[in-house]
Amino acid sequence: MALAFDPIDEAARQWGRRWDRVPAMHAVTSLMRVQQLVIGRLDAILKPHGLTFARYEALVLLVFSSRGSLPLGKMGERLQVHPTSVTSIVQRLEASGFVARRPHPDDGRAVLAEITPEGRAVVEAATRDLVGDDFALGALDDGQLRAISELLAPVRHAAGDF
Amino acid sequence: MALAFDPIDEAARQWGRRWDRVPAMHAVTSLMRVQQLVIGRLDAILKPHGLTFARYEALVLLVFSSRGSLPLGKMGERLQVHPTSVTSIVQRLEASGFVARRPHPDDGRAVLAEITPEGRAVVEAATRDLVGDDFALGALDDGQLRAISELLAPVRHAAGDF
DNA sequence: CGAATCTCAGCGCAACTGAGATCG
DNA sequence: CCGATCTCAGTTACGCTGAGATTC
Repeated sequence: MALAFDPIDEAARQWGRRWDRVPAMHAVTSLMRVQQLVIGRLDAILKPHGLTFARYEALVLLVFSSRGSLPLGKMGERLQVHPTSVTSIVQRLEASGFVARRPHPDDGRAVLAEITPEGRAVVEAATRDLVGDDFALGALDDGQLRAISELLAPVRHAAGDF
Repeated sequence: MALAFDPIDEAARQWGRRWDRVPAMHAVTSLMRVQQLVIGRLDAILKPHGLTFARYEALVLLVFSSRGSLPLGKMGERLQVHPTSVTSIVQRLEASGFVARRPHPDDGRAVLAEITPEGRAVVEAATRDLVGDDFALGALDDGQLRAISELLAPVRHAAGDF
């Protein structure tokens, strides 16, 4: 439901009468709200394909790998998710027939997730839909999108992301 | 764990060899990752106070209300969360002694959540810690923080947020 | 032996659906 | 009677901890 005013501007106004760091408070609230809106839209687009955004990201990672397969640990490192979450994501992708679990040829401890032809097909179809909706960021032009990426990079860097 | 390269730049590079809309893909991935980092840091700061960020936001809303109380429905509207989630959040805040549930004086259907003195105290203490850490956005100066807020506003507006 | 890799059980949190009670 | 407000039960999902099996 649409409000007559910007609820974040209103919260920031009240915040400023009592506390400090209004710009940070406004930015962090905007970030949370936009992420919520975007993830909701992306998951709605992906739902008909039987995917969530997290599982879609995992499949894309496998598509980009040279052999179409990666050890689960590598996937967690790249996707920045907890090891047990990788197990869960791969398990659900396997249940959908989008990946297969294979033993690592050189390391008996490791397990490879290998994308199937069905997995490659669903990535192509889902990507068409996501690109068609501009990843739910159609309100911004390319310059603004690049500006967001550049503004957020220092936050990731400061957190030790790369 | 730190990688030797920016994983999002690397993913965008590979993306561009196959698909379109690299700026949107890079921005949406950055947005997801930064939100994950920030919410993790905020929840870590709030955990010693017995709060999550969602519960902290609810308490701040009550602090800013003129009577220190609001109907649950109004809270859900402002916080943009599902009605049953409001029930859950208020229930946990009540268990911690930070709010009290009271019948609405004029509307027998509605329930008021009223902040307690303990609730006001924990908001003051938690806010000191959050402000002290600059809401996990200390890597950015005020101009950059305002730029992020302004860049994200059109996305919220396009989604019908206000 | 220690370290790495993965799985499993369990907990906490949050979103949602569907149903129902109460009241305007 | 209809609609609004809230609660409850149950489902799903995800992230994390802790423990254990297996292998390097």
